[in-house]
Amino acid sequence: MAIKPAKTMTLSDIARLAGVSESTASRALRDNPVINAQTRQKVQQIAADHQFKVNATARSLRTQKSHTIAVIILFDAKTQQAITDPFLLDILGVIADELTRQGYDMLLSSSKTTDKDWRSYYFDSKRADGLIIIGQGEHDERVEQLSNAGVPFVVWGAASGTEHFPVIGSDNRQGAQLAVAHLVSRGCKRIAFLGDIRHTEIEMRYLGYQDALQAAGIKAEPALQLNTDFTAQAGYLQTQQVLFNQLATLDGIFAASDAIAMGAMKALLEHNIKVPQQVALVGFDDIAMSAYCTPSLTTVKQDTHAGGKLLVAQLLSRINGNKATSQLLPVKLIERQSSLRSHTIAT
Amino acid sequence: MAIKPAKTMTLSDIARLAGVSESTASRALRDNPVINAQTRQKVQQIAADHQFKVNATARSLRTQKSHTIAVIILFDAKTQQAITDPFLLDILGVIADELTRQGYDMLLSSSKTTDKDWRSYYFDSKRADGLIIIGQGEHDERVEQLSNAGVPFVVWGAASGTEHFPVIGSDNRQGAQLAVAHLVSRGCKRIAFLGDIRHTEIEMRYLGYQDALQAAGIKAEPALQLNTDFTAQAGYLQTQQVLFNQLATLDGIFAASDAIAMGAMKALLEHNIKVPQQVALVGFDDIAMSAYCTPSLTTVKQDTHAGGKLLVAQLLSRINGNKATSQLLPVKLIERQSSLRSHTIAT
DNA sequence: TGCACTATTGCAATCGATTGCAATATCACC
DNA sequence: GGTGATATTGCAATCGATTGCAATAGTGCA
Repeated sequence: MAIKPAKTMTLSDIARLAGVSESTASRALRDNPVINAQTRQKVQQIAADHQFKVNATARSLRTQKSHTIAVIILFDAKTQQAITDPFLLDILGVIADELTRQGYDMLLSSSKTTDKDWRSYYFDSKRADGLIIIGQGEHDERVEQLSNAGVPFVVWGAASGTEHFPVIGSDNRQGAQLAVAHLVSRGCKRIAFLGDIRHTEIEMRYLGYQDALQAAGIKAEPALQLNTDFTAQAGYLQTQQVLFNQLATLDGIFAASDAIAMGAMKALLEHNIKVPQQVALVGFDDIAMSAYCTPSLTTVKQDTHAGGKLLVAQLLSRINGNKATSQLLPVKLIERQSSLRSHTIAT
Repeated sequence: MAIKPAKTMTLSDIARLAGVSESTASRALRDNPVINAQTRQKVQQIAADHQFKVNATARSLRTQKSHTIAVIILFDAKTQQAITDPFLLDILGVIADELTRQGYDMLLSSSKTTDKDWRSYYFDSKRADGLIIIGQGEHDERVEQLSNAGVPFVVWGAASGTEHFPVIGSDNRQGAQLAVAHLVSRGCKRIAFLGDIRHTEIEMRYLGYQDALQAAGIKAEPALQLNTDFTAQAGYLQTQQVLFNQLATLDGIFAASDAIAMGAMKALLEHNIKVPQQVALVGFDDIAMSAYCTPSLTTVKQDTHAGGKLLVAQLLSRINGNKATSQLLPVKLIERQSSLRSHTIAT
């Protein structure tokens, strides 16, 4: 029953078959009400019969709109690793769905591409109508430049307050504060922080960590604040390190991501340190695996669904000439086993 | 020092500024050797000064090539979940990098989009020059149809042998065989299989599982073969199930993915079953987290790097008029703690 | 019957770059 | 000086769809 793999049809073919002009055919296909209902139906029928699809390229050229959004994933300049954190995948999926729902295509740019000048490559060349920039990027001057160039874009991350572009992101500071306050409430007094504060988001989590300590009257110890990359491996190695130095008294760890937390947990367990009895552990992100490691990981859940939708909504609003505004999304502490202990227990 | 956000320049602007015709300008920018070296340099200089970027849309229209590849991620029709398996992200990253390297853009399609007719949407409309289809898809008649429609595309998955399109994928059968033979060599006799064999790839792993059992003279027990979705949760629930029924004697589990394996591990540990002493466990994929769970997970590593490169290479070859051929990639068993026991130990 | 007005449809320009072919300039060599 | 070959450059068509404006047909009303 399959219709022949029809040689590519153009609008002019359809017009000819329908016995109308190209303009009428074009209008009919776009449901322009000025076209007579019968004519419209006839044209649409013929187009459907021949599996005609508007040539997106020609349309884009004429309308000056690509109906495509470029999603750019920033990488750690140092590790240069490819998309790897499960959290990214999460939000990427939401964005993809939402863009599709809005009739936009999604151009995805990965590590190497970001060497290019995004503005030139995606925007000036008309490949995309706007940009969504994601990732635990460090301060990147390229982003600031974009905002001076009239390119519609939004960023997933943490607002520093000084930037001139819309940033959507979780309330990292509050999330961290919740997490660390939770550890404190479980009796932790010497709590390590694992994360790379050169990333704005992590910097915010670090501030939240300090907020909570201060609120509890605990003095922050620099030796417990470890610069840690975004990988389980980094979490593992840094935890070994801190254990080596602080073994006797460390009783809590706040990791800036679940991946880091899992690495940390591995190191703890290898040293026969009981989690959470001796050291309680909290992560950040609530990736799928967090519920299934042992002990399961207490963590801060980001609302990726709302985040993705908001990113898209704000960007499209910006593209349509309105303003896009920064927004902070609430987060939620998910308590699991890695911090499940009475606060009266001590080592 | 920033150059003004220059109003979009067109080729004709550049030509005028350089005092040459559009055709000369175009040729100069494309390094056409027929153009005088001085002219060429002058044009290129002017273009660079004004941050001129060729309008990709216009070029595509004229050349009839989009230089874009659509990557489509198939979903489980039942669970309808978004991209979630870390493994997908892995191979997606490789493909993205490789496409970029080859000068192609990547259009990513997620769940909802796949409701559409890919051929029409991506190919007929000239949005993409070719398709890469990824994911643990079940048999999907849409894919077969594509091959009759003259659309260049390649599939990541498992070749059934009867399909008429190029399939790149791991040697799932051998991988599973290695994994299960490994369990057998560790003394396992009653080995469960967790996976959804309606997915061709998983079906292959199931066959490998049977191969290994047969080679070891072990009779396969239907009660130990559990249909399991691609999630840690499914692995967890199914394992609870099998434990409930088979507690006394189950001594090994082969999970069709690492996510499933982690769910299984959780269930085992919750029942105070020692891994690997009482039940040894092997997964598939070698996702990043596998090395960092406790006990770390023995698994079968797929060569995503080679796979991604091959997918791209074969597709581009096909686009350039050559044939694309199916290929099976070798896999490797990664031994970690979840199966680390002497084969003489028994419960 | 005549005129204004509305409903439809078509003409032709346009989006921006690429390219086959023709045109011109330059040069070597007899 | 003449002739053919070679190096450069430009003209104009083309890719396929969209859209402002003009043209035509049809309708209602005086």
